[in-house]
Amino acid sequence: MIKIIIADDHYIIRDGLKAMLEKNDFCKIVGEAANGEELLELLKTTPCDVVCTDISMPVMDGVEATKQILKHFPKTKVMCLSMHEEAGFIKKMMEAGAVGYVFKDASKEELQTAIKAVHGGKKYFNQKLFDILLNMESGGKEVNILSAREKEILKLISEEYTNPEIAEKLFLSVRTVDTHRQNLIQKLDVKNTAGLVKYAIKSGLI
Amino acid sequence: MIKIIIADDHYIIRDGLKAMLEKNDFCKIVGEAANGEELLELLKTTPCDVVCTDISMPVMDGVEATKQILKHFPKTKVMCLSMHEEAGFIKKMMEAGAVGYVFKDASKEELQTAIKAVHGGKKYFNQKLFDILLNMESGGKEVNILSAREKEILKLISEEYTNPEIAEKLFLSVRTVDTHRQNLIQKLDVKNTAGLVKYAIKSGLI
DNA sequence: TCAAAATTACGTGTATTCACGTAGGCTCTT
DNA sequence: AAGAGCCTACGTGAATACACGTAATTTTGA
Repeated sequence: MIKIIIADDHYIIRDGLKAMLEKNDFCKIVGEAANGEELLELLKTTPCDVVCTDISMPVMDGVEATKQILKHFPKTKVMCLSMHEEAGFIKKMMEAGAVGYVFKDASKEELQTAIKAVHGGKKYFNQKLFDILLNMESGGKEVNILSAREKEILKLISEEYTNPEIAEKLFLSVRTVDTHRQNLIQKLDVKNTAGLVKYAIKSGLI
Repeated sequence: MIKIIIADDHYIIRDGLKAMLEKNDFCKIVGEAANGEELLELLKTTPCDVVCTDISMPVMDGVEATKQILKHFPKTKVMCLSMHEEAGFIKKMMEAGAVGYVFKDASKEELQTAIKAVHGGKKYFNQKLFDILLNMESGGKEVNILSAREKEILKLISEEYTNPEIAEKLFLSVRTVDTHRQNLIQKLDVKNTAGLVKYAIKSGLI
């Protein structure tokens, strides 16, 4: 029996995965968490073989959680069950030490295959992943994870605040907020506010 | 046995719900669809008691699907399992004839209660719904469904095109695109591009 | 401890968005 | 036939966003 913990901020997804996986007898869900912090807390009391986590979660995202898990519980295998296909996140998750990656539109068979593979010490990556990584290579664009301040400002932009409003809220110069905004546009390789907001939503920031 | 069809554009949510609900013996999933069109096609060959649908789906959204279903299969009960809490959509779904409304963060117990209720001819609405509807009443804002042209332009805005670019694409004057943009901002009661993009994503337009 | 990154901020200029108004031609429904 | 809603378009002006640069201070991590 492979002991599994699921981390995702959507209750119904957790519950659905649980029901789906427990129809099999090769694994057992021993716990679930709604964010990275809960996940780490849970692991202290509940050892498990495989953690199946989303990337975008409030409080602590999957990347940071993965790093922490492998630091404190190195025998645990972390795999990613992601809702999006952002090349930067995939890379960050792999760098953090995730050994599996499955997309939301995968079949349950694929998910089960992936779980068995990572538990057996192998790596499992969705076929689509290779295409994305290939494109990333050719495109050559490095994706930087945003800093705390940048996230904060991106969040406010997505909440429909203007630069002057954000500046007032954070006790900053409008110029500073503008600089952050422009850095965000460059880092995320988008064209304007619309692109920023889409990224914020995709990445679970709002 | 209550015969259920699930409609949602996310495979893993469908599969999860299926596994979750089939642990009970009071209902059976007889089919699933990824959008409104698939749902209607499915109903032609597969009669069911309760349709459990998301609102935001590509091709045909939940509101239109609900109308069509109740037109062609009036005995079918339609309930909404929604990912968002947009007051306008809730109202539209109710006007379209949905008799149940459950949020994504509901428990499986609540979902089961809701299914039984609507099958028994009752209505079931999440408690949180009342709060939202109350606020809607006091706010008094009517939500207008967007016209085809407005949707088209909103889509392009969300794809990071500027007004001049959109004007060129659609062979329109920049002023016209600007007018549409402003009408969108007013209709959707948002402040700027960020709000428009959020709406576009929430409503499944992109 | 030294380099890299983050945070702060400014200068200058252009492009775009946003706000508020008006208005003709169009289709659809009553 | 008349009203409603949609699509089109313009005028004007202020506010905001976007582009490209520089740069000092602080924080962080190897």
